[in-house]
Amino acid sequence: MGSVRDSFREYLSDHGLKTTRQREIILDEFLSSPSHLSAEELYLRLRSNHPNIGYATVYRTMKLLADSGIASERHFGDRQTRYEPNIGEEHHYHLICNGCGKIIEFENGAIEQLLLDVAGEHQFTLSHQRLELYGMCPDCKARK
Amino acid sequence: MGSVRDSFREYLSDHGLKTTRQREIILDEFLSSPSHLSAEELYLRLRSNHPNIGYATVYRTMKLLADSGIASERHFGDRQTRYEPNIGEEHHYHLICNGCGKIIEFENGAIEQLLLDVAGEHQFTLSHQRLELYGMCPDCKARK
DNA sequence: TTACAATTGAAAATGATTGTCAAGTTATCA
DNA sequence: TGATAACTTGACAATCATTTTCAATTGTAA
Repeated sequence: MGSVRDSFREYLSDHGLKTTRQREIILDEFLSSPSHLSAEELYLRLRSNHPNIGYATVYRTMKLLADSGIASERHFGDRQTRYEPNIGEEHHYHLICNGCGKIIEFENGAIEQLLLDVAGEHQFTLSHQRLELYGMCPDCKARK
Repeated sequence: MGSVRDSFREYLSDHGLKTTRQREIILDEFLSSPSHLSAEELYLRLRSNHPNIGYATVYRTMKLLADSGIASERHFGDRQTRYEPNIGEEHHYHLICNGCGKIIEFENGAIEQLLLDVAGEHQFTLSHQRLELYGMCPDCKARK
């Protein structure tokens, strides 16, 4: 099970970094929270049970999680950096409601193939990709 | 020609806003600059010929250009908001080199159609979309 | 356990962007 | 044209997210 935790520990020790209580707590909270939280939102969630964990520590740890490949940084419309866990290797994309901020994830092999083709035409070696569709979800349209 | 300038004037008057010398100068500079500049970069470019145009005015004007549909806001890896002129109505996407920062624009009707399909499946009405591929360009790969 | 390097929390610093406000401009309409 | 009201401007302060600093604390390799 706790393989994510193990791989984080491994990443840390491989890089001469230390496994600390705070880092493990933050990782656990991240994994058991909804996706696409910002560092601040995570900090607020942690505060009730761990009021002694500092703001900067959450920021620093999220960056570590991104560096270690456990999480990915995302930037949607707003100003904050959001994080999502990296589950498997499939790419997925986002559909974001301008009205309520709801984020729907989707995958699409045909799109992915076309993207690879485009990259190939330009002789690019892709590292990552970002695809976001913004619009109004049915609920928000109805609410008007 | 100056139809972009005309449509900006029209947007302003339709919204009870005023056509000012500064706004016209900023629009001209924006249109005659490379794409994907940030407000700050535009401010720096303007400074030599128009040292009296303030920082905040450039920010405010760029926002107006985005609101009026003349420009689009873009967020790439870095922290700054960048602007690009909206040419016609076609959607285009970006291929960005992690090595040198080069940005290549491309269009692809097949991808666009698939995106519309996805939005339709979720009953979303799309307002805009964002698609970015990050990777290494051939030059940067060779340089290694 | 020791000893040293990494980490923490709190607070200050940073960088991009936005707000404030007095003074200056623009557009309208008499 | 000129008065007037409303919008803008520039300078600078404020804000927001994030990063840095630093003294005190805590992992960890030996």
